[in-house]
Amino acid sequence: MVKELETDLLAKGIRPTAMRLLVLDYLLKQSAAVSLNDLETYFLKADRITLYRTLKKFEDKGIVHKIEDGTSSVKYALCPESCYGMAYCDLHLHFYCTQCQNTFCLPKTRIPELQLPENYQPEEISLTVKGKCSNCS
Amino acid sequence: MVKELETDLLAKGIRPTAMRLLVLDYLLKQSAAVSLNDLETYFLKADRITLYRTLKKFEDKGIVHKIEDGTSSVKYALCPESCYGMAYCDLHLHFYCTQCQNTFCLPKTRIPELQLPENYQPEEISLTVKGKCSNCS
DNA sequence: GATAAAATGCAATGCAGTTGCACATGCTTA
DNA sequence: TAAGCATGTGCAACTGCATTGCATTTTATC
Ligand SMILES: [Mn+2]
Ligand SMILES: [Mn+2]
Ligand SMILES: [Zn+2]
Ligand SMILES: [Zn+2]
Repeated sequence: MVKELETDLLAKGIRPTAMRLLVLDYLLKQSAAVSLNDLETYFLKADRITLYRTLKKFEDKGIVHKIEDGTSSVKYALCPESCYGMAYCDLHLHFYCTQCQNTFCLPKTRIPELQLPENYQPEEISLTVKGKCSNCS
Repeated sequence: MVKELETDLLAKGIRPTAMRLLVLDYLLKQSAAVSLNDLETYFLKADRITLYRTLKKFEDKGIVHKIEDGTSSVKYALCPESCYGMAYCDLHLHFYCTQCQNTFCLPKTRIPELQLPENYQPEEISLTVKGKCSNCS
């Protein structure tokens, strides 16, 4: 329902333009994280920069989080519902499959407590595993 | 002692050219990981590409490991002695300090066992923490 | 509908990484 | 030692991805 997507965006302070609704709809349907290139490939008629800025806006407003999976391109995935303050949104593991080259959020695998050396003050944690995903193993 | 550095390189199957010895010496003196740009800045007269290929060769031969710390540029740091098979060389935490912008290997903080969902087969793990290092906190 | 704010499209730029190729240097071995 | 081959180096050019400027269009508000 487009109405729902509209209110989703409005609730986060994002003007629900046509392009943004399409991108949000697309994101909702993905099981893997999405790169700008993925969007370009899917929305052939759309302008690359608009897609870029759409992702950026979504990230700023906390509806997606950025994933650096060690490949050359940044990925994005929708934040889980629980992610309000958006400070610890991506405090979960990301898995990059070397076979199908998809990147997955694995929110069920929480990042364990870390014992840092004295005086190191953590602010952000990123845990990325490469390997074979459940489809490819 | 240059002789020592030479044998170090030879032992890993790397021809000890002048540039390589200088780079190795430089790496040995660093406490933080090093980017290509760092090398360029330090070795003003050296050719960028030669430095690039030096790092690449060092990585291939297992004397440095690559660190993707979430910044725009890849860093390199010497592998610990223990790193023979070089498969699990960088199985330790990397810390990027948002203040001094240095990246540190924290080999004492081992990466904990992870409970991945069924059928996910890990091959490589990268754990990066951003925050304030011991000098800056 | 007039107005201001925000989004879009196109072009251009920046930057890190990478490659090709000609030349230089070092190693091998006859 | 000299020739011949393998490897390293320097310069130029190119790639991919991210990012910005600016004129135009669309949207929200009055
Ligand atoms: Mn995620
Ligand atoms: Mn390290
Ligand atoms: Zn896969
Ligand atoms: Zn610091």
